[in-house]
Amino acid sequence: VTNTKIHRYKYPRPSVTVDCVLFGINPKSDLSVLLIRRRDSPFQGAWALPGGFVNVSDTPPYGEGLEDAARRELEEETGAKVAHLEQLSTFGTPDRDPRGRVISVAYMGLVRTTDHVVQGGDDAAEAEWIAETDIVTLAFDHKEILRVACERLAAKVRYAPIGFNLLPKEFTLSDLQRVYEAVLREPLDKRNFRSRILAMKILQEAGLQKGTRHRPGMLYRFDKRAYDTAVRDGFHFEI
Amino acid sequence: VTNTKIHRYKYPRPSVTVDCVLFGINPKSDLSVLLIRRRDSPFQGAWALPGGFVNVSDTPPYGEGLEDAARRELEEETGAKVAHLEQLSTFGTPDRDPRGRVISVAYMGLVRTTDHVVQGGDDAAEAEWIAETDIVTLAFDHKEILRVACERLAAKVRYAPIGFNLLPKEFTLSDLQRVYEAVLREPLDKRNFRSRILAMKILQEAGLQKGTRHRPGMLYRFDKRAYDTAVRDGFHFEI
DNA sequence: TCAAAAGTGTTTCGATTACACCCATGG
DNA sequence: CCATGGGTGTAATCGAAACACTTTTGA
Repeated sequence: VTNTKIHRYKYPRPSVTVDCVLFGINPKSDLSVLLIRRRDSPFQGAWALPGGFVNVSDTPPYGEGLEDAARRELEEETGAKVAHLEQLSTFGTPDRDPRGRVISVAYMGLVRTTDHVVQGGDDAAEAEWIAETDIVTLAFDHKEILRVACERLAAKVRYAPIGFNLLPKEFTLSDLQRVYEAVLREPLDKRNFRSRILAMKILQEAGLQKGTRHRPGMLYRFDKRAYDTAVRDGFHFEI
Repeated sequence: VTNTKIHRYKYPRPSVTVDCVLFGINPKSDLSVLLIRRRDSPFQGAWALPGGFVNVSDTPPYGEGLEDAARRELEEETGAKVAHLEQLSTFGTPDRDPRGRVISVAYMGLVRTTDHVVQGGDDAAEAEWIAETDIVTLAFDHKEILRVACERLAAKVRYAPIGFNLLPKEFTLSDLQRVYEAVLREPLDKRNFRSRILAMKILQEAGLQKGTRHRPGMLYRFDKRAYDTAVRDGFHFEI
């Protein structure tokens, strides 16, 4: 707070932040989003997407990359290890932040919730997984960012093998189907789903479940090598 | 250049620019991109995407929106009226500009080349339509931006009715097919293409061509009303 | 009459959908 | 033995793809 160094520019410049929509699946198989409760004004006490300022420097190497900033903020605020992270869109409406001109580059991340323990961030901000359907308002324009993220996720799980990133390394086909049903918000036919997925030959078997109260299911792993090879041969993932 | 006002910030801030990949169809039915030749260093004399700094202010209303900046730059530098403009992605690799930290929000635009006369920009920069296949190098990371834009365009014309924005208001089905073949870089079957498009019922007839040296074709207009109505009834554009 | 591009239907094949019952386990 | 979720195949329908010749105009 008592940083004495001042940075001078000939023209006004915006602040640039990253905000992350981090998706996970909660124990009830709901699609959930990691939110933090804001400690400071504005929107003090409101839920918001995790994020923060991109580190920039006026001299080479000029600071960190945008995706690096997103990963750093996620780790600082949540301890999350992200299985998949991609840029979503950039939000720059001049009045989106009451403190001044802030342009935010939004990222969408997917995590295996099982891998991940939510920890209070280093600002002691409260971090929590909230079912996406329970989110009503968020700070700034974060609700809009979330809307865009949900749309993108639903579109992209259909044509890219990213749904696996919401599950543990090993999962049953029913687990996978539940992920798709949560993201797409529509029930899928079990037999068709299973045969379509298996026909792709991009899963490898990993033994049977143990200790279930019901018939144990076959566990699978996403086989990235097989997937990459298939893509090279013209295969296109599609659900 | 002799602006005396200095803007002071506690932390360093990046410059933010917009860069535009403006697509059009040239008379040979090639997919073309509007480029400007750089007047200044760095990359003096090199071809680059049109673009420039986002106007920002430290006091409300804090300057212009990102898309507004893109439209403004396009008009200033090229006189182009854009039929379709959408945000593409944001490029923020720390070393992408040798002058310092510059984050660029890239936009993709489509224009009816017929509507549009290329004019030298107000910086007297040379502006020219170049066939996309003839572009070998560009300033900064603009080649990468172009690559992303081409991918996005090819993906999006398949599932959104944006191809019409590359044609005059009235066009024949053959014109439209040539647009798709240029964007997708693959030949399409004439009969299948025509019946698929007409089955959508989103075109309205607009009389016959005149003065052709061959059999005149039916002219069509994209019928946005019909399209919007169909979408509301669950229709999904797909080629 | 020639060149140039517009226009037109049908068949085949593969993919998508709909659908209902038995199985293995732990409690 | 019961509750729970895992696992399986076929028939019908729909949509996509392949394919070649005739028409109209201006030169």
